Amino acid sequence: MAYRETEKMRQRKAQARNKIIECTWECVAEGGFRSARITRIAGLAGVATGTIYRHFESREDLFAEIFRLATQREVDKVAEALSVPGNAVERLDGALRKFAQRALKGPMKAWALIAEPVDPKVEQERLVYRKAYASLFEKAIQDGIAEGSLSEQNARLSSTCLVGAISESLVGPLSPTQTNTTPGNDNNQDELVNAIVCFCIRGLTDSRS
Amino acid sequence: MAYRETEKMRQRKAQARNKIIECTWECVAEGGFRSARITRIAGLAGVATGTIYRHFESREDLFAEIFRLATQREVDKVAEALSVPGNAVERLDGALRKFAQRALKGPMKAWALIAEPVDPKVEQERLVYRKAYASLFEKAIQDGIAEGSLSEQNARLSSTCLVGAISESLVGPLSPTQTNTTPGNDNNQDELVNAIVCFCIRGLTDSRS
DNA sequence: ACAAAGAATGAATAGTGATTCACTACTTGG
DNA sequence: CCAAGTAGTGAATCACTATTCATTCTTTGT
Repeated sequence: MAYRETEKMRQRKAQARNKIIECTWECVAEGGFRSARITRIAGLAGVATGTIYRHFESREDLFAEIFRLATQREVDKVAEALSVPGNAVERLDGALRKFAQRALKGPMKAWALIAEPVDPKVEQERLVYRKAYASLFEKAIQDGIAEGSLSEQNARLSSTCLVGAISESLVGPLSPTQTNTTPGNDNNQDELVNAIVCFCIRGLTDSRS
Repeated sequence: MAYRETEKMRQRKAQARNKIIECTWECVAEGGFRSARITRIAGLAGVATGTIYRHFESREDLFAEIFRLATQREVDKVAEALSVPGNAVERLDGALRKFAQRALKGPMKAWALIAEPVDPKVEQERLVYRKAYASLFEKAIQDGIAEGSLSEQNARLSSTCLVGAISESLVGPLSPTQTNTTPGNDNNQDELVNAIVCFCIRGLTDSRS
């Protein structure tokens, strides 16, 4: 017998796989998932189209993986923002801001992750990650209720509302058809983020307290 | 010369067109836009596939029209709920409830209108109608600010947050993969609607007032 | 009844791009 | 260098339906 997979080969394969992932994300950052063609990705990565299929079951699986990786980064950022010291309201405020600001900084990427119409497997991932966000927020809301900075409420549903309010508010500004790269819209963006966060924080805070 | 379009013919054509629209909506109610096949629609309507194209430019145009009609109905309901007598908070409360309850009553239809991945032309319509909802809410919020039942706020952004919070909260329950038709979930639905509406109303209400 | 014009038909076509697979080129241990 | 096994290739295929259009059927006014 002869060929047996060696460490060197394993690494080379991993490298190729990473290159494919990287180039796919590059394509997605240009025009979203829908317009990312396998041939284009292969071209960018400097491999043949068939090679893509040695690393991923299908286009959809590839996309699902890219989605997973990219979103996990964002979830981690939010988790990070929620784990600073301070009371729950402050921490949630910071996390929401971070979420919105990061999205506005990479509109096409954010649109692809948040709002682009995607195929079922990717949509599935999206649901998973929306739940991940919601869970993080839910935990913080429960902390807030426990420490008394937030009133009694259905933490799970409130967290879902947070995710929805912030996503929806960003969809318009993120929409690739009308992304304005006009200079001087930083103030608008700041105002946008402020208004969203204010709404959300009020939504969590009982006016009768 | 001979044939000249007559009233009778005009009506017959209009009838055929309506039948097509009706059957398309029936298909959509079964499995959303994506799975609604032209051949199936034609079959249901009792016409040949080619006939569809005498009444609509393309599948996408047909869908856009169906979307427009269906969503307009919903927008009208919300508008109706906002025009009852009472202060802004009460009216918004009622409108949000109506929106959520109607959606939960026809989950597949609501999913198709709110969350299903759709083609560009239909997505375009969706954006238009999200704005329509937001405008209605915005108007009510401004009323509330004027009459003092709501605090100063960016009415446009708050209204967008409302739309987002309520849509997102409904996506999970509406998702066709996990629609539970288990009996006895009416209470869950009521609680769901309550929590959403509470969050939204709190979001509009300043806790410092 | 006829001719002119439109409406309806539905089998055949076409466009798209993901996916396959027969083949070539490597890698490895002996 | 060989044999066995794996990775890479990319032109050809496939799958999927929306869309077309030559033909047939209806309607209309004379």
